[in-house]
Amino acid sequence: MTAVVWFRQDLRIADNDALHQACANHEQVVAVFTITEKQWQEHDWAPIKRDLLQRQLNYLQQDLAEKGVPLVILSCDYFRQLPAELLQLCQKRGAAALYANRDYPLHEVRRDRAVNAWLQRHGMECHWFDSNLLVKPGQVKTLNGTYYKKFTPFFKAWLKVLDADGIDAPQSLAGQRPKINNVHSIELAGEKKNSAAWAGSEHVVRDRLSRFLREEVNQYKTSRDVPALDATSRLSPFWELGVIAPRAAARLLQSQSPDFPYGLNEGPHTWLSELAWREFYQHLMWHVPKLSYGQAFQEYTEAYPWRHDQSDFKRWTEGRTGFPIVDAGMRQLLQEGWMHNRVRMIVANFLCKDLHIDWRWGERYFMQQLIDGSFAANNGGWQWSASTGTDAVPYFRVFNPTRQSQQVDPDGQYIRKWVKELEQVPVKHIHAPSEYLRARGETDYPLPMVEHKDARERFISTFKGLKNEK
DNA sequence: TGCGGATTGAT
DNA sequence: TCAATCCGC
Repeated sequence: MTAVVWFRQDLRIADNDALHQACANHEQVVAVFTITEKQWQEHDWAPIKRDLLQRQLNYLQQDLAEKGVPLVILSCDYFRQLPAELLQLCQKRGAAALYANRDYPLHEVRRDRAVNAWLQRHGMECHWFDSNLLVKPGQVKTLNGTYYKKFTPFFKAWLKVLDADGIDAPQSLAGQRPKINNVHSIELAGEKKNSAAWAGSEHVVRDRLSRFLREEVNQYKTSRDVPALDATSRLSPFWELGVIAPRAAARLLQSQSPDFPYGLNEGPHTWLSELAWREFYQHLMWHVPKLSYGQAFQEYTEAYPWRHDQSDFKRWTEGRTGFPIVDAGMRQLLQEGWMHNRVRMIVANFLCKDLHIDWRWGERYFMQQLIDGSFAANNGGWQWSASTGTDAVPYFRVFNPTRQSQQVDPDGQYIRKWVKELEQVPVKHIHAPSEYLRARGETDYPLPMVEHKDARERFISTFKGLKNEK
């Protein structure tokens, strides 16, 4: 009998439980990817993320063809049409079973539940796997039996699971299927933005990961905070599309400590904690449905009078705030569809705590621009910055953009790369150039759009009021 | 994964 | 005068 493997955010051959199980249990295997254009629009999928998805789908199709598995593309508008579409495909192909790896945001969970119910009703089996996370939502609980609301205890429990369960050995695809020779290129409709600088087949991405974990991860703890060095792994878009899986990463790290997941050097340990953050926010979103409806985790913060000023917001998006480090980050985002993570924190903090603009505006804009936009991580990050989240930064912790700039970009290299008007400004003035520029009569670069000191004080006093009323 | 003002103590 | 430290926000 034939099985259908439904690919979603798991565009990989290796470490793919759904694919491996389908191939182990069935002679014939057909892969399917479903395009749901309107649903993606509602989810604010960025044009550059779409473009990368298209490229990665073509790589996936090639890799699957090598293994003798054809990839079918189904296209419709919304998730709600998928039960009927997938049933029709299964029937047409004479398939009796569907295999897929779970996704955890609310719409995706509902989508899968509906598909499961509809297919079962028509006599098909559905097999679901948790291949995109090391620890699945609900698997770790506090002593009270609830989900973790703080990262640190979550991380400890998460490490304990890795320690106890170990990391599964790599699998190879079972069965011999004749190679498929004729593949046609896959094209997605809709607006796209060039992602060529990022794309790479699964094995290229895997090589990048393995080189990073061999050669660069030891410097990660300190160099990741220097945007000019760009010493992060730059793999985030591939995590989001599932081109790499956490098991692959964990297995590569395993060789670095006999006591894995303990006993790692601080670089790899810090990097592993970032994997845990990724899972923490996915678990959180699965446990707390209101996060998917644009609501704050801390309910009392909903009373904060966030501003909804279009023109100030636009200045932020365009990188014309007059704060060089903020503008550099926002311009990198516009041009590259990506921003260094340290700078993401600075620009998010600035939008919320200096401009007092609704964090949801920032969250949405990031999704619309980022090549690595992940609903859970992005929401978690914004609520962390805005102090509305669980285990968020305390409301009174307000970054001083000028001081942050001096700390993370001491010689102004990152600023000069992205803010061309400031290319010639000496280091002494690069972080707060308005006086220097005024003295020289240069007006290309905007004046600071807020007085940081006042904005900070107003944010803290208003937020403090809410907290006291709680 | 602060900041900024106040205090302290060495010079 | 200034760096180190403390503490409330």
